[in-house]
Amino acid sequence: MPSLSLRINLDPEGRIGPGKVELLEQIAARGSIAAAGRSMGMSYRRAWELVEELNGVFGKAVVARQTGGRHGGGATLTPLGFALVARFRAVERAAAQAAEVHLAALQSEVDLPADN
Amino acid sequence: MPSLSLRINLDPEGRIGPGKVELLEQIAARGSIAAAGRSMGMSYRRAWELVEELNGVFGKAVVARQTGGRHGGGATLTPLGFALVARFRAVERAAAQAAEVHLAALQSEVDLPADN
DNA sequence: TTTCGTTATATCCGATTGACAATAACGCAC
DNA sequence: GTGCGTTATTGTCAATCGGATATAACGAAA
Repeated sequence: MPSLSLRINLDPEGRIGPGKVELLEQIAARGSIAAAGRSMGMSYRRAWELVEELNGVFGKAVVARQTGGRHGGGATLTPLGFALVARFRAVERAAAQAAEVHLAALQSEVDLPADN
Repeated sequence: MPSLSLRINLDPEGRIGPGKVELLEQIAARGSIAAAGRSMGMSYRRAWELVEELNGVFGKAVVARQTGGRHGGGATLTPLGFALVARFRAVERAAAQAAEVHLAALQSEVDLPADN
């Protein structure tokens, strides 16, 4: 059964897709960019670049970062970050539901015996 | 105003996105892989690879190719190819409509004065 | 049988990507 | 002020991607 994969193209530049959103969710769950990256099999550098891009695309920060401290610091989502994740998942659900009938039709066309 | 970009993940393997669909439309409009690729600023190699991938993903051909002939040959869409394009565009329209309200909400959250 | 523009295919090479590694800065707990 | 684990940042390198190029095969029309 086919599934949808969806990205949002923002205002002038910047794309938000499943990867960045999952990274944000992992940051929220684990409290650091490093831990979030590890959980996704991603290098710290890569995870840091994605966060940098996210914070740059919006005027406001999506991820708040703290350096230093007893445990070295960490990162958390700002209210905007939480809102972004929630909205993206909502768009995903709405799109998937709306596309369901079309995807089923597409699948049946693939499964049909050759008529071409 | 943000917009959606959408891909369909097929049964076991294979992804269909805006690029392959536009290529199919150009093949239908121009009658050859080479001309379709040129119209999209794409090398023939790239266009040929995408067609190869498309034909491989489905059991049946999406693009029918003819070599030789007075004008060298050409390529056309099979009924499955036309159906694929139509279905993909239908999914796009349905998803965009369903996501519209969420995208507007997301945009307004970005535009709001900082409350974080 | 020659011509023609396409499909088909391989080779080369520069650009891009992303991992790996190293290093500095940071600031709270101890 | 020392230790710790994170964030921050840079450099190197292998792998991958895709463009450019070259060449063969093809077959209908002239």
